[in-house]
Amino acid sequence: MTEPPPRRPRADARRNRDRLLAEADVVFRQEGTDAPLEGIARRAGVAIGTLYGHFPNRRALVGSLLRERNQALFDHGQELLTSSSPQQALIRWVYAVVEHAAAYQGLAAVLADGLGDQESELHASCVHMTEISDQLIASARAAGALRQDVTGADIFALMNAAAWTRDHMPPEQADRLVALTMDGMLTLAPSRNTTAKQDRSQNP
Amino acid sequence: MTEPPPRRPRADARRNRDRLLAEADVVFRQEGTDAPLEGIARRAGVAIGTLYGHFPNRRALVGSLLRERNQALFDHGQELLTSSSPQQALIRWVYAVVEHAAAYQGLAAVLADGLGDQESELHASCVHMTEISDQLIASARAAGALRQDVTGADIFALMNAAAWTRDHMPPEQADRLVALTMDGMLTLAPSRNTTAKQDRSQNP
DNA sequence: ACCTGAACACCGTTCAAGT
DNA sequence: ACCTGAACACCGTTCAAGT
Repeated sequence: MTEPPPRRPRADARRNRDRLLAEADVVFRQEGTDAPLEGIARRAGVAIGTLYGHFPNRRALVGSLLRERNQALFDHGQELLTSSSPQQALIRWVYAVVEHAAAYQGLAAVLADGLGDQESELHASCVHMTEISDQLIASARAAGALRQDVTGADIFALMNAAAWTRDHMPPEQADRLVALTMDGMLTLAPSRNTTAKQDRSQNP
Repeated sequence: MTEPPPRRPRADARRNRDRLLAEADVVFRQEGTDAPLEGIARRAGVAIGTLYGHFPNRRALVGSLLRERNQALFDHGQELLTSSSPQQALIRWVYAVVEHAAAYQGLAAVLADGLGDQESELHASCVHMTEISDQLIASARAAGALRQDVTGADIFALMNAAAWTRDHMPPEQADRLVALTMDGMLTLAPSRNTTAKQDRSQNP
């Protein structure tokens, strides 16, 4: 009934938690989100039980790891909303999220599953991603740059499918999929066949 | 140096192999390609060692399971090549392969990885899928129905990405992704926004 | 309050012994 | 020639004992 008194953690516990997150990022980047947790604990200099003390399961670890990064992504999305070209804004948003969702092999699946799963640590983030997509869509549609029936869920699906494609095909293939699909959705394509390259050159 | 004399297998061995394949199909449909092999062996009424005697690893089992089914799919693709509308033919091909690649959870990844991996039991099948896609593309392009820069690899990527989407999102979402992307590629869209429904109604 | 690491469960894979 | 199932390896997860 009463608020649980939020105590500040012991200094060594805080340090362990931080190192676990840092090493998890390194290992997940190399081996994907299915990498053995034992290796992460060892690299962080703690026993496996300590890892489980801080993160009850793998999803919680991945979730904590992404929470900060997600905030930066959402801020970028907000900025794009006030951008001059709603069409370019939507294109940049999609490539930014694909980049984000391809950080670790297997992450796209965690995100895609997270949208429909209330229990997922990333559920709120996935909903927010879809909402930002919806806002960018509304704005592009108002400018007459987008066909009428495209939804935020469509964009969310495309972004995750493209991130998945990165893990299983040659590097350019995912960008080609995005470019082709976006060309189908955008009614005022900036210049056919170059959607991806345009964005890339402005996003070094 | 000399040809290995191809002996016909013992009757019980043949029966065990067949039952293993049949049960693997059932289990993979329910639990995906990562389902425990022990369960498949038990259902087939044999010990786990027997399964490994017939199939050296999981990929070999999945590969054998798909070889027959793939043949039917390729035959269908050949038929479509002589079809009256190259545009409709390409659309139907894509939906047929998505259906095929979504039969088991995790199958899309096996196929996508198989295209670039010579060692994969499904490598030849993946190459063939891409080739048929290339032929259908050439034919649609000759009819002026397709933009110039679309490749068989693009179609292969789309089909697998859509199959993956089936495993991780609401059922319609994968079809919407396909429809939106195909609309971007087809220059003579039969009627915008209804690409998926059209095909579906003719493919009950 | 937090950490340790042995212990248990589960599953992939191998192989010596059987028929 | 083929089958059996115990044995080993690997990894996720828990928890009693320590500090």
